[in-house]
Amino acid sequence: MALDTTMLHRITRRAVAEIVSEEEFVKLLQEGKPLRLKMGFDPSRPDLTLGHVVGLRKLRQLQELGHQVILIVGDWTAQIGDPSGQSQTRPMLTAETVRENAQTYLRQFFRIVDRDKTQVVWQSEWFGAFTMADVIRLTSRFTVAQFLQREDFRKRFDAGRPIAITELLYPLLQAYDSVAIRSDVEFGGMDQKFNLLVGRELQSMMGQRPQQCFLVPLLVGTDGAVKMSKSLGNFIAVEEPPQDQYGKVMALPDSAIVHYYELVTDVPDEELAEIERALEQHKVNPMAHKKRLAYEVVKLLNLGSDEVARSAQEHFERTVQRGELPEEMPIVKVATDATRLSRVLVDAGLATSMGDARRLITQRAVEVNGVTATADELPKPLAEGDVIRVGKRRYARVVR
RNA sequence: GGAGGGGUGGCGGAGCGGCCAAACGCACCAGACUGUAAAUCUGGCGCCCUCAGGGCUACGUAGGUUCAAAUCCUACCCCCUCCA
Repeated sequence: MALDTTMLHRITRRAVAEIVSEEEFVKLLQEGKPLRLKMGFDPSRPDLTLGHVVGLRKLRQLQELGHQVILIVGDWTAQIGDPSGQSQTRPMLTAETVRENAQTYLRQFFRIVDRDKTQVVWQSEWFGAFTMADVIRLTSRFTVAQFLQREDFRKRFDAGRPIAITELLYPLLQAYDSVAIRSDVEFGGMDQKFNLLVGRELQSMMGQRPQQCFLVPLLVGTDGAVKMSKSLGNFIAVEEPPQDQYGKVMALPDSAIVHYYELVTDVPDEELAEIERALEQHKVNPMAHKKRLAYEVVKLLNLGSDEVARSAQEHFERTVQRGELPEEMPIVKVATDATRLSRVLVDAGLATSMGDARRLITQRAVEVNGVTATADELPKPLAEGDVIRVGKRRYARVVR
């Protein structure tokens, strides 16, 4: 694919936080030789969210220009873990877990990235042979002052809060990865800036052409407030039912709409500006733009399938907008003599406990065949095919 | 090695002998409303008992004091800060 201005603009301007150095990067692209695009992942967290997809789309775009992705499985660091961190983000993993997680990750990764233009390498290929002496030689190239340039370290250092030695080591290991695979460009979120820069620096110290650092913005989570992350629960997962993906987009605060369009769709900039203006001036119902966004997101996460996106949209229109029953719903087996609604709800998984079930009934949130239940006692026993609904979007069909 | 601070519900964070199943905020659930599963407002939010009430578990772990403990005592485990 030719590198015209539009394409270049799409790659270097849209959904980009910063490129170090942009000038060199553009030059490399124009040379046209296949570049080695580095992407690393931590197998202790194998699940991908829409936030990760921002960077993956970049990889994809560059693959379409003939470049090669080198995906590094951080198996070596994952097996060491990070016992010092107060967060459990880096548990010590066994070899099997790492393998399983890698598989999970790759399955999701290749929903966006082209498998044929990706080479998967394992970090232990080079670190497996590392000795203590090698590690010390590596660390000796850097100073504490350099690390204190990183805002996160600086702040904690100044506040007298702990910084684990391993935390200082990880960027070095990641940097060495760049050397090991002779990376031309490394990709990461804006929060990875420091780590990627260390890689750049180390490469140049070791006589390699330093990699370019391609930093993508952090996608805001479904709360519209902070960055999307698995641990904060404000995420849209790459692998979750399309109906949920669609629903989660619809539940975004209106204020996040444009941001999402910008980072995860190919809607042209001019059109984006129009959408933004229309929303600001309250000229349109944000719902329309959200539905389009939701459609695009579901399509993106499901191998570009319009069919999947359409069906997710239909489900939304049916159940939420028109308040009708979904086409399919889980079935519950009910005993013939079941007369207590709360019991049925718990058994059906529609309520978490008897107390929860009673609460829902009191709050008039339970419907049986479209009729709001007012008491825990069922007026008549449930029959085959009866439909129980809790709240707006939990249903079950009765089977006996 | 020395001195001190702390471990409370999904998270943050009050409480420091009874009025505590534990303030408040976030998250979550429901209802109303709506332009959508947005926003806003209202209610709820340990478990069990068909419940204006009762019972059982819970405040790092194990014991103890007391009519009564998240709150006091003892031991232990863990975390943090300062000094060296």
